[in-house]
This record gives sequence, structure tokens and C-alpha cells, in this order.
Amino acid sequence: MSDTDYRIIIREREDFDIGQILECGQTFRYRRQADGYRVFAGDKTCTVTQSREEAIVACEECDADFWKNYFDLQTDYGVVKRSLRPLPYMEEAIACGKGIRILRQDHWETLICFILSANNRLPRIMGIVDRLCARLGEDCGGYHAFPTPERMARENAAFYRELGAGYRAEYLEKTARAVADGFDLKKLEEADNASARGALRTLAGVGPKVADCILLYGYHRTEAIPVDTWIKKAYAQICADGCRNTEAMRRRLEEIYGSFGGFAQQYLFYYQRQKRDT
DNA sequence: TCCCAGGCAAGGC
DNA sequence: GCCTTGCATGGG
Repeated sequence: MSDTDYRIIIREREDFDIGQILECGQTFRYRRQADGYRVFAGDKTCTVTQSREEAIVACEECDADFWKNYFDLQTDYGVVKRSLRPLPYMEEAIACGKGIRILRQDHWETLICFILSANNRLPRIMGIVDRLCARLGEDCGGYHAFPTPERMARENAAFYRELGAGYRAEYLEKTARAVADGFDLKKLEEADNASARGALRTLAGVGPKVADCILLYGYHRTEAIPVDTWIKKAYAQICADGCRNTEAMRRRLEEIYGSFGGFAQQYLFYYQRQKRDT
């Protein structure tokens, strides 16, 4: 099998749990398999399995560096967790999701996926993204790539509504056309956080929360804190100040968690959802 | 049935 | 500026 001829072995299982990494809501392109997970990103795919001792990423050899970067393997999460543990609510949140990592995802793919995430549920988002790739993505032999801006710009809102995007269909049409027409996602890598956020928010369907998701998951701006319904629940317990304003909550959380805010947000999100499930 | 989901945009003040 | 409402769709 040419698609699994190379293996990346991860022995720091304390800092890598593929289930937690994929199911903390930062990506929608994966499938659970009997023995692990199949993961998709851009036009690439890999398979991840893990045991008590190690995790194994199986991929094409030429994609090894891509996946090492994607899973953020160069970052020492021991440092992240040691820095966060003393801060409010982090001891228990980290204990719950200690194998979480923040993926380094593609700007465009993250942009589109998180436009679809607005007021939506994870399984439904995954279904829409799946159909989007199947219909518009390049056939890579057994799976489909994420579609390009140019390809998506050729479809209209009616098409995306048919995929099940609901009222977000208009956003996809407008934003795909904006990017295909020259909105430079790459250039935002050099911008400071506030101006990158402002630029993203000019795109249809990108509000404060979606912009923060794109910054954190698509640009690895680990100080960005997306405030969604789950973080609001967590906030009520962390601060208990009766605050209802999302922007004020975000600022307060940034003060509390500082430059590791994005990591803190992931631990909180996962912890809050686990508590719901149990 | 009603409520909610990783909210956004538009309209009213 | 801040606050409210409508919005597609599906599951509990």
C-alpha cells in the first residue's frame, strides 16, 4: 500500500491522544475506524493508531514533513501544560484532555469549515464538509481533496444550500469569490493579531468567534480565544461575575490565560463537552 | 413541541 | 456603540 508506506512514531503519549486531538472541535475532516482514525487535510490523508506506549501516523513518505507540522510535533506541550496548570480551572481541564494538540491547518480550509460551524452541530458540520469535498474536491483516489477557492467560486448559494449548508450558503458563495478574486489569506500571516482579525471579519460569515477559530487553527495564533457556547458555560464557573457580553468575556479570558490562551481554550472546550457526555 | 447547536448580519435604538 | 431578532437544518 503506497499510502501508508511511511510511519511517524510518537512516543510522548502523555502529550498526544489522537481521539482528543480530533474531537475537540478544531477539525471536521476525519473518520473513526476500527483501529484508529483516518485524517484528511488539503489533498492529503493519513491513518493514526495508538497504543499505551506510542502513536503511529502512517502516510506517504513524501508527506511526512507535512503531517509532522500538521500535528504540531515540534511544540513541547509539557511546557504549555506546566505554564497553564496554576491558572484557574486548568488543573482539571488539562487532566481531562492532556493529549490535546492544536493542529496547524490550512488557512482556506479552516476559513470555510468554520463559516459552516456557526450555530451548527459537529456531526452536521462534518457531513456538509464531506459532501463539499465529494462534490468539488479533486479525486485523490479513494478520497477527495478540499476544494480550491477557484472551484468553490464557480458555484452559487443554491448549490451550497443543496449540500445542507442552510443560511450559510450565501456566506460560502461570497467568501469563495472574495478569495478567488484576490483576498490574500497568506499575507495575513505577517499581520498583527488585531488587524488579521479585522481583515478576516470583512469576509461574509466571519464574525468575532469564527475569526478567532481561523486565527487559532488556521494561523496557529495561540493567543486567540474563540468564545463559543461551551466556553461561555466554562466562563460562568471560572469568573462567576454574571457577564453576558461575549467580547468582554473574551478580553477577561485573555487577561487570565495570556499568551497560552488558545491552548487554554482547547482544554476548556474539551473538558466542558466531556462533562456533558458523562 | 420546543430548544439548542463551536454565530452572523441586519435593523432598531 | 449595544441589544434583539431572523436565519436553515437536524437531533434530543
